[in-house]
Order: sequence, then C-alpha cells, then structure tokens
Amino acid sequence: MRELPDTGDDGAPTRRRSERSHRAIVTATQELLVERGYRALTIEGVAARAGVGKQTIYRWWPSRAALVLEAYLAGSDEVVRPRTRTSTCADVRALLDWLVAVLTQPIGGRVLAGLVSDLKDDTELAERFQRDVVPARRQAMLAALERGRERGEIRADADLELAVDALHGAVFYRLLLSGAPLDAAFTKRLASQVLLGLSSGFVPIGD
Amino acid sequence: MRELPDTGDDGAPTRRRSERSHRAIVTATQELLVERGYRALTIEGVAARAGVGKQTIYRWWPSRAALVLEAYLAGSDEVVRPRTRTSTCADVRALLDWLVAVLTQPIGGRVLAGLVSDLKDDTELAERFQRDVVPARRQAMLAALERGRERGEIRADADLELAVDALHGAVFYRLLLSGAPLDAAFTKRLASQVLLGLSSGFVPIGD
Amino acid sequence: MRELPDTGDDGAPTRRRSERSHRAIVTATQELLVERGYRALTIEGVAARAGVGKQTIYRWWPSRAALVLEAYLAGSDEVVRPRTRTSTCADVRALLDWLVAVLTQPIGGRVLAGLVSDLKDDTELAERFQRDVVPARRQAMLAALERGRERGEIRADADLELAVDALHGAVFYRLLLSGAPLDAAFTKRLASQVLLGLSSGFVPIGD
Amino acid sequence: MRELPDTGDDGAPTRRRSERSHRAIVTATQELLVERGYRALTIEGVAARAGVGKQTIYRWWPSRAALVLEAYLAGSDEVVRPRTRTSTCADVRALLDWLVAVLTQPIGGRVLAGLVSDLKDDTELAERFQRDVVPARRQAMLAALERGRERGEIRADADLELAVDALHGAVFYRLLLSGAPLDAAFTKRLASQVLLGLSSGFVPIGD
DNA sequence: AAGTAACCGAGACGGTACGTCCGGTCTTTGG
DNA sequence: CCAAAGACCGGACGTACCGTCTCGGTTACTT
Repeated sequence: MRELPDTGDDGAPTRRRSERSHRAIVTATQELLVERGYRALTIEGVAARAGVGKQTIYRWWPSRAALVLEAYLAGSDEVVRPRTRTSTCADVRALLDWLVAVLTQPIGGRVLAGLVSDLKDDTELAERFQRDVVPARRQAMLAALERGRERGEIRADADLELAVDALHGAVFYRLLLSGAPLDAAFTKRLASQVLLGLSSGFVPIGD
Repeated sequence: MRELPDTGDDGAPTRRRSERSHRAIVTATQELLVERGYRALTIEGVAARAGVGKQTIYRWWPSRAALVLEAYLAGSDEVVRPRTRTSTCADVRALLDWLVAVLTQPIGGRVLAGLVSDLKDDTELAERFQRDVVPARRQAMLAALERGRERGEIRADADLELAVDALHGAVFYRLLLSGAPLDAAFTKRLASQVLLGLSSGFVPIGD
Repeated sequence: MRELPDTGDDGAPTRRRSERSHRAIVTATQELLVERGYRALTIEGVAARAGVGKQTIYRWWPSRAALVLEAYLAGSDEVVRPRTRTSTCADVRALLDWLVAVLTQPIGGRVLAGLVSDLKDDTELAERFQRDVVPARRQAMLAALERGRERGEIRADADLELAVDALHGAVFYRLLLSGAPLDAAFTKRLASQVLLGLSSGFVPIGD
Repeated sequence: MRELPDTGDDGAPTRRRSERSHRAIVTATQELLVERGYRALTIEGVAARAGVGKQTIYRWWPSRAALVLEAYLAGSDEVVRPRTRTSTCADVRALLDWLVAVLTQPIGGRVLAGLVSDLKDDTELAERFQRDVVPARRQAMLAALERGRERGEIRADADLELAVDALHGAVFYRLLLSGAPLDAAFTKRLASQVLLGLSSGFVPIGD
C-alpha cells in the first residue's frame, strides 16, 4: 500500500517510519474488523488498540478506507489458491470455491461491502482497487478459461472477460445483494451453465 | 415502508402520522442523495432540508439506511420498464438496458453501494431488501426467460434463477467493483453469451 | 392557585374543570418531587404519572414553577403550627423549630431552592410568592414579637420586621447556602441572641 | 477550579490545557449570564460564543453549575472590599453594604439563585461551595466582630458565627425570597439591631 | 332527546439542548 | 524528524422535553 522508506543514495535522512507501529496498526485494524465489522471501525479505536497516536495513522494512510484495504489485502492471502488443472470445468469450479472461501472468511464479505460503499466517494481509492485488487482476483479464472480455449473446449470467439464478469458477478451478487447461499451446489451449476455458453459445441465440457 | 397505525379496536385513537412531513422527508432525502451522496447524508441534514424535527424521522424510520431505502425505492420507478417481447434475446437485452439505466440514474449506483454496505450490519433491513427489492428486479427477467423456455428456445432443464444471478451479477459487478463500462455493447454480448448456455441447441437464439 | 369555575351571573357556560385530573396532577407532582427532586421534574413525567394529557397541565398552570408552587403549598401544611404563648423567647424558638421542620420535610428544602431559582426569571410567580407565601410564614413570628412588645419585654422602637428578616434569614441561609446544621441548639441560641438585641434592657428575656 | 495536570514523573508528557480556550470559556459564560441569566445559559451557547468545541468544556468542568461557579467567582472580585475599621458598627455596615453591592451586580443575585438550586442536586458542588465560597464571604465580617470583642464592645460569650448567620441571612433572605429592598437604611438598622444583641451592655455601640 | 362546545387522553409535531463520539488538525515532549 | 499522547474545533449522533397542535371520545350544559 505504501512503500517503506527508500534508503536510497540521495543522502537525505528522510523519514524513518517505525515498522513496529505499521504492523501494530494493520494488525489492530484486522482484529477490529473481525470483532466489530467495518462500520464500527474508527481511527481512534485502531490507534488505541495499536498503542499509537492518531497522527501516526493519518500520516501514512489518506483515509480509513485505504487503511482497511491494506489490512484486508494483508489478511486475505490465508486461503491458498487451488492449482488443480484437470479440466476446464473442474478448474473453474475450484476457483469459484476458492473465491467463495475467501469472501466468507470472517474478514471477507462484511469488509468488502464497506469498501464498495467507499469506492463511490473516493476516486483515488477506486482506481487503486480496480487496478490492484480486481484484476488479481480475475487473473486465475481468466487463465483457466484461456487454457480451455487452447484445448478447444471453448469457442475461439468467446468473450472470456465477459465470462469472468458473469462468474464472479454471480458470486458477489449473492454475497452482497440477494443473500442467496454460496454453497458447492451453486458453484457447480454456475460453472457448468456458464461454460455451456462458451463451449465449442463439439467437445463436451460437463463434469 | 411503514404502515399507518392500525385503526384496530385495541388502541386509543389519536393523532395520526402527518403525510405532509412524510413526503417532505422522503423528498429531502432524495435531493440530498443526489446532491451529496450516501456518505454525506445525515439525519440532521434531512430534517433541516425537510423543515422537520429530527424526532419525526427517528419516530418512523429505525435507521438512516431504512430511510434511504424508502427514498431510493420511491425514486427508482421513474425509468419505465420495457415491454417488448419480440424475442428472448431482445427481451433480455432490453431488461439489462433497463437495469443499467436504473442503476446509472443520479440516485442509483452510489446509493446502492451505501445500502449494500449497511445490509451487513442491519439484519432487519437486509431481510426487507432481499424480500422486497431483489425479487422485484429479478422477476421481469425471470419471466422473459420462462417465456423463452415455453417457446423451446431454452432448455427445459436450464437453471433460470442461476441465469438471472449471472446476468444481474455481471451488471452489479461492473457497477460496484470493477468499474468497467456499462454500455450497450456490454449488455448485448452478455445477453447472447449467457443465453447460449441456456439454449436448447436446436433453435438458434440471438441476433 | 387557580380558582374553580365561577358560576357567576355573567351567563357564560364557562369551563368545567375536571377535579379528578386536577388532584391527580398535584399528587403526581408531589410524588415526583419527593422521589426525584425539582430538577428532574418534567411536565411529561407529571402527565404520565397522573395519567393525563400534557395539554391539561398547560391549560391550568402557566409554568412548571407555578405547578410546583401549588403542589408545595398543598403539601406543606402537614406540620402543625405551634400555639404555645408561654414567653416571647419560647414562642420564637417554637416558631423557628416549626419553620425548620417544614423546610426539612422531604419536599421542603430541595423544592424551595428550585423555586427560588425560578423566581428570578418569572416576575408573575415572584409576585405571587412574595405576596402569598412569604408573609404567611412571617406572620406568626411577627405576632409573637408584637406580643413581646406589648408585654414590655421588647423595646418599643425595635424594628420587628427586621428581626424576622434576621431570624428567618439565618434559617434559610443555613438551609440554602452554608449547609450548616439546623438543629435545636441553633434555634435556641438564635432566638435568645436576636431577642437580646430587641430587649428593653429592664425585663430579662430568655430562659 | 481545576488544576493543570500534575507533571509528575508517572505520566507521559503531552499537550497541556489551552489557557486561551479556558479564558474564552469563562468570559463567554460571564457575558451570557449577564445578558440572558442563569436559566438561559446553555453549554452549546457558551461553546459557540467562546469559539470552542463543546467537548472542551465538558473536559474541564463536570457540570454547568461548576462552570457558572468559576465564572461567578472570577467576576465577583470587581467590587473592592472595604477596609475602614473605625468602629465595629461602621465596619459591619460597610461589610453589609459591600455584600449587597456584590449581590446586586448584574451577575450577582440571579446567578446565585440558580447556583443555590443546583447545590441541592450536586453534592460535590455543594461541598466546594460551602468550603470555598461561603467562608470567604463570612471571614471579613467575623474578623470585624472579633475586633469588637477584643475592644470590649461585644460580650465575650456572644456567638459570633451565629451573628454572621443572622446578618448575612437577612441579606440573602431579602435577595432570594422576600424581595424586600436592599438599601442603605436596611443595612444600617440591621447592623445596629444585631449588634445590640451582642453588646456588652456597658460600652455603647451605636453609630 | 339532540345538539354543541369545552375538556379530556393521547401523542405527533417543529424545535432546542443534552452529553457522547469521532474526524481531522495541532501542540507538546521525548527519543 | 518521528512518534506517543492527547487537547483542540467542529459536527453529527440518538435522546429527552419543550410548548403547540390535532385527533376522536366524553361530558355537561343548552335548546
């Protein structure tokens, strides 16, 4: 989110950010997000929990949302990405299951909903989110689909980006809006039905 | 949103809710949402704009989010729903375009993002949202797909609810998360690609 | 405080005040004064306790202070005035003890302090208080002193009104300001010392 | 009223109380007391007039009454205490005139009445008032009477504290309760009549 | 006996102030 | 110069009451 001080050769003593404070702040943010949720997270609360002055937070993060984004990213890598690669459909299903797992972690959906709300009022944050976070999540899925195309399972003219929109969109839609369950049955049917629309029509894709 | 007191024979009859204040509050909320957005909306601001005491708002709405939901719904019917019914694909496209139009209204996406964030902390509101708002939006799309199935354009065993998840999900995903454009090209390709996955394989769909 | 409807000969149908409500209001006021004190007394609280609409209170009393004054007076006659008349000094002491008893009743000092505070902002109430309440309390003391003068125990040119100011003033001063105890030793010494200043110098006073 | 944080060696060194804000708050309180009186004084009003956040007031004063007490004391020293010392009676009269002058200042009686009312509901404030304010006012009078006793004008066994109760009590009684005038004639007769009760009977005290 | 007008309970209304919380900035002191 | 501590101004929170204003329902007098 923010780089450590460059001890570059420009000779200036520059800033000496306390790594201890940095870690304490991010950790406190994660804990409070889990314990109380996004809405109840306050800078004062983070500062108190981290044993840090408020100014130290304001010095390094431009907004609460930026802090939460960093804490969120730092904590979301705990669920390991699947690496199966057996069939396109199996890969897609595994990736959907992984996405669901990430989003239903304690820190997952609730925080994401809060962030989504702040993106609408914070252009800079929105840019960073759409540049760093969104593509990172899409990439693995896109790669799986491209492998499917190379194997001939997926039509050459299929719009794979659009397919990721539909796959991920359906997951987020249930998570954030409809409240419908995010279970294995859902991901299984979602994967097969969307892949049907991408299939070359000759090679069967089913599971 | 909130019913008038039941004129049942149990309670004493007393002064009723002022419809004038009710309207003024909802209107003020809509105006302030357009002018300043969800984040900057305060109960005090609404009360001042509406020329109303704060208590009058707290008396009838349990939370800011509930008020916003009512204002949102009261103002979202301005875009008229399409009634085409020429072909399944055309219908789906028209409904997607309608959804996009509704969501890109001045009051649309920004407010929705805010609401979505509050749903995570307000169970009662979430229930109402998922009972009243979500199905209302899905229904027309579902009906269009069912007509397609009756005509034989769509497989009998296709999961239509899932298809709506994918269609609407893709739209909301772009609106709230990826920031990708919501244009006519998008809705066109989305409709045809998803419908391909639902097609019976014999009757061609799409244009 | 407020007269009942005069069924005068002016022919007007006039008002028909509910005596039941009147009593309920005064009683509720007294109870709440004892339970919570002057500061915590609210019109809404009285109305709720009395099972009465707020308007019924506002219709008959111009202010909270006026209501409290009525409730105070209605409840302060429970301590019976002494009628001794043995000696001037004994009479004065008895009357001081009576005053102290009245003021240390549960409803006494705390309410008086509150009223005193409101007199400064409510001219009409102040007038009524100084016309009805104050002289009623002074009268018995003044009569006792006048009897002393007639007997020759008190100088003919002594300022008896001033003496009452000093006697009562000392009591209220301890009650409201200094917090010093209002016990029998105090009243005894106060009576004899003040009476010394009034004595004719020939006839001994005091015990 | 409130001490600055102890610069003991236990606590961390940090930002101290702003003397600028302190003064602004006290001054604003005094002005508003004069302009509108005790009843109309609100914390919000003081904060607005002083250009200060409400929290800054709540941080340093536990109640409105405590703030008023400080403002009252800070402003009551404008009338200089007399230092005559000619005769006991003249001294007493001068001190009574001084007390009357202090209490009839614009900020005087109205504020005192309000404070008196709050003392009944605020034990801590009452203690401070009775420890700091009351004795300060009594002391000069007591000293004058003691000088009189040393000179032989006042009986050795006279209760001087009680005499101050009577002298001051009469003044406050007129101010707060009876509304009778506080003029020079009053103080003159009060002084001489009370002193008569204290006199040794041999040395004349009159003026 | 019906009409009617004031009174009643209930409580919604536009407001004001409460005391608290937090945002974002500023100041102090020490490392 | 950074960091902790936390005071500062500002502003919104949700609550409590204010005094006024409808509402039917009730009651006691008039007609």
